[in-house]
This record gives sequence, C-alpha cells and structure tokens, in this order.
Amino acid sequence: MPQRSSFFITTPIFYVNDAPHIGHAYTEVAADVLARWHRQAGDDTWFLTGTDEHGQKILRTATANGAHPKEWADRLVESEWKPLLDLIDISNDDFIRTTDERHERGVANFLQDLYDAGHIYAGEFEALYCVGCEEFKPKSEIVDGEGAFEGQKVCAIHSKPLELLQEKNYFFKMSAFAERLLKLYEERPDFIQPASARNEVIAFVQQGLDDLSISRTSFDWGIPIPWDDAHVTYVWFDALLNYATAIGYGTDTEQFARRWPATHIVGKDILRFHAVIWPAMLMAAGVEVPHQVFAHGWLLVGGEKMSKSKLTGIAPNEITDTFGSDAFRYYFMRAVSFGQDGSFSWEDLAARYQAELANGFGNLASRLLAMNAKYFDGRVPEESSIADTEAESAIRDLVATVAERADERIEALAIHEAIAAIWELVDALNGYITEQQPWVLAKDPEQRDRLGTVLYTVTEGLRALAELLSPVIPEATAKLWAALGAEATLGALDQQPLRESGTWGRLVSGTEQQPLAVLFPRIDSESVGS
RNA sequence: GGGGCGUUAGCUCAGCCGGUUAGAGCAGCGGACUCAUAAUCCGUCGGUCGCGGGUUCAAGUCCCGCACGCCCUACCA
Repeated sequence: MPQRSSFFITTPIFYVNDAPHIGHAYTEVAADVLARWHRQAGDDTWFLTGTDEHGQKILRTATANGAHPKEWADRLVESEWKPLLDLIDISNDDFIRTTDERHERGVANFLQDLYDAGHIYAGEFEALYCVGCEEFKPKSEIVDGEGAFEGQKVCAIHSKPLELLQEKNYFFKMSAFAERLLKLYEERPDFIQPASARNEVIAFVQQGLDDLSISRTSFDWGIPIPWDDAHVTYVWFDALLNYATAIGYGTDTEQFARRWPATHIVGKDILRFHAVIWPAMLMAAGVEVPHQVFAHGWLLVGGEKMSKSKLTGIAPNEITDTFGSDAFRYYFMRAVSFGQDGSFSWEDLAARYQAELANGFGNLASRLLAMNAKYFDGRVPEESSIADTEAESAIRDLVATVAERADERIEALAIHEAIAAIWELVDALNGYITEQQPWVLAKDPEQRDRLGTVLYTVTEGLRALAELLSPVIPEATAKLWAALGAEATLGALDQQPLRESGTWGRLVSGTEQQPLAVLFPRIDSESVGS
C-alpha cells in the first residue's frame, strides 16, 4: 500500500466586514472540490477556511453599530459566513477565526521568534495622513488637489489636503529575502500557478523589496505586539499566519508536522501577499515555504469584474435558490478554466444546467434506472461474457482512462479539465444506450443475456460517475448512489476509493435498486434571474 | 512611463515545440428513435484565426509595428 500522502488546502480567510458574494463562494467551492477529491482518494486531507476579524475597518463598523468588535465579528460569522459554507456544501475540516485564542497565541509566538532572531526592528513609518479619515491613506485614495488645493495631495474621500506624519512602527526586514524568493520561484516553477501569475510576481520582486511595516498604534483592535503592547499587529501579517496557527504552529508540533506545507488557493488580487510576503515570513521563521500558491481568476459579468457598485454583484443564494448548490458548484468548476478569468451569465448557467446536468447526466440516470426497473425487477442486471462485444469493452476502457485522467488533472489543479474528462463518459453512455437499443433487446427473450450485459454496462458506468463526480456534485451523486443500490454492498459513497473508481465490476448483480427522484429538474426559463 | 495577458464560428472556449481541407460544446437547421427529465443519437449550416508588415518550402502558431480590452507597478482587506 502506498503511504497516505498529506494534503493541506486552504482558502483565504474572509474579511468579516465584506458581504458574501459569488467570488467568495467560488474560491470555497474550488478548494472544496480538491479537498473532497483527495479525501475520497484516501489522502491525509485537511481543509482550512475561516475569518479575518481585526483591523480598523472592523473596529469602525462595530462601533458605528454600537457593538464591541468581537461581538460584531461573532454576529457576522454566524449570520453571514458560516451560512455561506452550508449553502454550497463546503466540507471544511476547520474554521479559524483570527480572534481565536489559538491564533492570537500563535501570532505572538511567531512575532517573538522573528524579533528574537533579529528580523524585526523599530522604525519610523512616514506617510500621508488624512485628519478627516483619521488614518494614513493608501495610494489608491490619494489624488491631486484642485482649486485652492492645487499642487497638493488630497484625500479622495474628503478632498482636503493630507499631512505628512510619522509614526513609530515595527518593520519586518522583508528586503533581505528578495534573492531567496527569486531563487525559490526559479527552482520551483510550480510554486506559483498559473504561469501568468508567476510572471507577475517575479517581475515585482525583481524590482526589489521594501521592508514591511507590521504594527500600528493608531487603534487597538488587533493582536498586541508581544514586547510592546502599545502596538497591534498589521492585519495582513496577522491574517496570513492563520494558515500556520490553525494547525498548531508553536503549540502542537505533531499536528503542524503532519499538515504543513499547504496548498493555498487565492484570488489573483491577493496573490502577492501569499507569494511574496508569506513565504518571506516563513523563511525568516525557519519554516518550510508553502507547497504551492494557486491564483484563480475573477468572475466577469458582461466582460467586467463583478461588483456591487455596478450592479453586477450576485449573492450566491440567488443562484442556489433556483438551481441548487450542486449546479452552482458544477457550473463554476466546469465553465471556468481554473486559473483564468471566467464569464458568468444567467443564460450560460441556464444552458449548461439544462444541457449538461439535466439532459446529459440526470436523464442518463433516469433512463437507466427506469429500464432496470422495467426489465430486471429493479435489480442490478447481470452481465454475461457470452454476450460481450467490442462496444462493452470500449466503455470499460473509457471508464478506466477517464478515472485516471481525471485524477491526473486534479493533481495539476485543472479542475475544469478533470470534469470535462469525466463528462466524456456521460456522453459515451448516452450514445451507447441509443446504439444498443435495450428496449428492442427486451422484446426478444433470446436476447436476455445481451440485454443484461448492456444494462449492467451502463449501471457500472453510472457507478463510476457517481464516485468521480461526488466531489463536485455531492448531493446528486449521493441520491444516485442510493438508487443504484450501491450502498448496500459497497458502503457510503464518500468512502469509495476514488483512484479505484475505474476498476470494473464493483456492483453486485441482483442487488436491489431504488427509485430515483429527478436529479436536476428542468427549470422554467421564466424563473431565471437576469 | 515600464511590464504582463488577451483579441479564433451567433455565444463560451481548445488549438503544445510552426506542417495535411482551423476544432469542441451550446444555440440554429434536417433526420432517426422511444428506455428517459419533449430527453437521447446521427447529420448539417457556420470562421478574411483583431489589423499591417516580415521570416519560412510552410504561420492562428515565430519576429516587428498598430488598434482595442484587462491586469500588475507594495501596506483597504
């Protein structure tokens, strides 16, 4: 037996203040499909997600709502974020919050380690400050003044001049790691994926790195700097560490050794934090860098990045209410090339739902189970070597190669290609039924063996499909699994060894099957949003 | 300003190191069939591969220029 390999996958942690939208759900689903696949394949899998709860923004909105920031975060976690995970069937093994005691302790340990090792120093942070906002402004919120303020830099919100202020900050000597990072990118070309994302990061680091300011004194909603409690930790430095503190960094060395290093799935907008700052932090602490950082693309509506302000923002439940969570999962995993931007439209969603899930997969299950019920008394048919032809061996070969290719594509994080490979089997089985015309065979008693062989072949094909698609559409495949009568002889679907799904003949002839409710009901186009 | 990516059938996209008549799915059209969610299967229509040069026996596929679009060019996360 091959050793169970460790697979630790993460999503970014949600900034609790954000409103959940499809983008969050998309990241979660992608990580979930990978996690379910590996888990079902027998790998030692751990899937982590969670929430990011510190920072000035959260302090402000909490205060504005008359709540302590922790209470505010508690409320949002329970009312917004955990329900999102349920809505789309996320199978996370852990949910970390940056306000968890385990996290705060881990961050303090990490900071102290870096400080003791000389990677952190006290310095002056100098930047433009807006009195109105009561904070230092990022470049994106600084604009050239007009009129009376001509020639000065002003705040984009208040349109008033900014002051150049200084603040004592602690800095992380990130500049010292530029060369080591470049060497990492070169030696491990797969470290940052896809290649386009890798190129951008390399170009960025080649310009040289500045040291990173990692503490703040202007507000107190954050993790105190252990040796100077006048400062709290900069939110990103805090947030990135969740990947380590959640699996016991500095507190549970056994667990940490078992899980680390991670595969990080992130949106391309936060790639740099994960591909530059985070590995530099780990290098400084003497910890192995992540296994891989994968940047996925954005979902585009009408060619533009989805956004609330442009009325293109869509809440996940708008889709699941009509199509269900399986369809949500399937659609985004199948229609979007993982790693590239993808176009979303209601038309495309509805079309794929209809053509692929309802007519393709769902109907295949319906027609097969109906025939088994009608011709074999609702039992798994029996195949006969006497009646076996090239058509059956073609299906058997396809099942084997599809299973193998899908696993290989998942390994490469090409989720859409894995699904496309599996779908070849859906199409082939529909074609096979039409060609073999079991309804004609059924009329001739002489063809009884042949009929059994044909229907067993399709039944087994569906068994493989249920196993292979279970990570993507867990609800529908669970229903199918029960209807096929597989559970009685093979056990629970999510216990089926995925890498053996291509092995033929696992269903036992004669096993009783169950009626199947329509997996993906046709949807009236009237009820589709737009 | 500098850098990266993209522009291929009505729509969404494949086309790796240049090499037979440029592919798929969906939509459209025609036919077959009836086990099935009016589903399935077969056939068919459909493209000056953004524009202009160049290299080559041969370019969607390499080089140069241009146009349009998107992204990166460090501390909101």
